[in-house]
Amino acid sequence: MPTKTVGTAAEPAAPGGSARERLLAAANELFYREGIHTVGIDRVIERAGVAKASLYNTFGSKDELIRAYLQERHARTAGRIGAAMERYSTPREKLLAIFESQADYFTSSEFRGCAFMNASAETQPGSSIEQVSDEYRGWIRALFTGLAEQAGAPDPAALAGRLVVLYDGAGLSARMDRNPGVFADVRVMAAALIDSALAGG
Amino acid sequence: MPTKTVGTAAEPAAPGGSARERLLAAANELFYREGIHTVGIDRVIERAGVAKASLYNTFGSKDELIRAYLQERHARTAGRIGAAMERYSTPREKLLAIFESQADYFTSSEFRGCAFMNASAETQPGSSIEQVSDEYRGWIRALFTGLAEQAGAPDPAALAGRLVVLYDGAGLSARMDRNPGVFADVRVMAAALIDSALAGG
DNA sequence: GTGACAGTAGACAGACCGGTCTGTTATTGT
DNA sequence: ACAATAACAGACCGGTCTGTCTACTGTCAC
Repeated sequence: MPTKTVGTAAEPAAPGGSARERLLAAANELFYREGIHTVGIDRVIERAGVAKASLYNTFGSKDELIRAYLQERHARTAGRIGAAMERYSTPREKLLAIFESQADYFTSSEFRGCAFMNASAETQPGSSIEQVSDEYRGWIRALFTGLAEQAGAPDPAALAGRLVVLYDGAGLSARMDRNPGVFADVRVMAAALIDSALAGG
Repeated sequence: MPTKTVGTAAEPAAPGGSARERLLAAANELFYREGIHTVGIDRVIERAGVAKASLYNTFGSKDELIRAYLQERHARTAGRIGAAMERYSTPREKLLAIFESQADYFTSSEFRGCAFMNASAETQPGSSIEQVSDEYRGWIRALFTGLAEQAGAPDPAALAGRLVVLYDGAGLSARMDRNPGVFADVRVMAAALIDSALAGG
C-alpha cells in the first residue's frame, strides 16, 4: 500500500455520494457564502474532496458548475416552498405560506440573500447565468399568479406582481440589514394586499 | 515635441477634471455595470486616462477606490432624492417623491440594481465595504422614519420599516425582471401603506 | 486474470490580478 | 532660470485564476 488515494485529507462537507453530488454540495456552500467569482475551482474541489479532472469531466467548465449550482438552488427552494404550501388548503393560506417559508429561511445562519440576485450581480448581462435566473423568476411569478387566480382575484397577474415586490423586498431587507425580523411586517403587508385584492381591488 | 504625453488615447469618459474625478467617474461606470471584482485596475485606469501610480497615490488600494465609489454613489442618490423631495411640501408627498425618484432611476439605461447590494454580493461579511453599505442603509431608513414622524404616523419606525421593504422590493424586481414598470404598483402600495398608517394603523 | 471505467494527485500552461517601481515630461512658484 | 511637484507610460513581481494533461489506482464484469 504505497499511498492512500481515496479520501484525500479532510472532506469537510458531503463525505458520501458521487463526485457530482459532492461537487454540488461544495459549490453550494462556497458559492453562496462567498460569491461565485471569489471562490476558485481549487477551493471547490478541495472542499468536495475530488480531483480537478473529475470536475471538468462532470461539468465541463466552471460556468456549467455555476449553472448546476443555481438550478439545484432553484429546486431546493421550490421543494421548501412546496412543502410549506402543502400544510394549508385554501389559496390564501398557501400564498401566506410562501412568505412564512421564506421567513424560516431568513433566520437560518447560512442566509446570505437571494442566490440568483447575488450571482447576477457578479455576471455580465446576457450571460448564461441570467437564463437560469430568469427561469427562477418566471417560476415564482407563475406560482403567485396561479394561487391568486385560484383565490379568485379579479386581476391575478397584478396581485402576483405586487406579491413579488414584497417577496423581493423581504429578502433584500433581511439581507442588507441583517434583520430577519422584517418578516412580521411583510406578513401583515401581504395579507392586506391579498384581502384588499379579493375584496374588490 | 517628442511624444504626446497628456491624453493617452481615447479617454472615453470624463475627459476633464482632476485625476481623482476621472478615476471616480471611470470606477462608477465600470464597477456598477460589470461588478467590482470583475473589473480590474487596468480597465479603470485605461478608462480614466490616468496612470496607475496616480490611482495608488490617490486612493492607496483598490479597496479604497471601491469605498470611494460607493460613497459617491450614496451622495448622488441622496442628491437625487433630495431634489425630488424639494418639489413637494407635505411629508406624505415627500415620501412618495422618494419612490418616484427611484422610478426615474429604474428607467435609465444604466440601471443595474442597487449598487450596495451588488457590491455586497461580491464581498465577504465584515469587509470594509459592508460599513459603507450600512451607512447607506441607515441613511435611507432615517429618511423614511423622519418623514413618517413629520406626517404624524403613530409608529414612525414601523411605517419606515415597511416602506424600506417596498423600496427594496421595487429595486430588486425592476432589476431581476428588467421591468421598470413595477413602479406603478409600488406607488399604489406605498400610498396605501402611508394612508393606512396615518388613519390609525 | 484482464480490460474498461471512474476516480485521484498534481504538474503545467497561459492569462490576468493587484501593487511597486523606474524613468520621463509638463507645469508651476519663486 | 531652476527646483519642486505631479502627472505620465509602462516594465516588472509574486500570486492566483481556469483549464489541460499525464500518470497512477482501485473496482467490477466477464
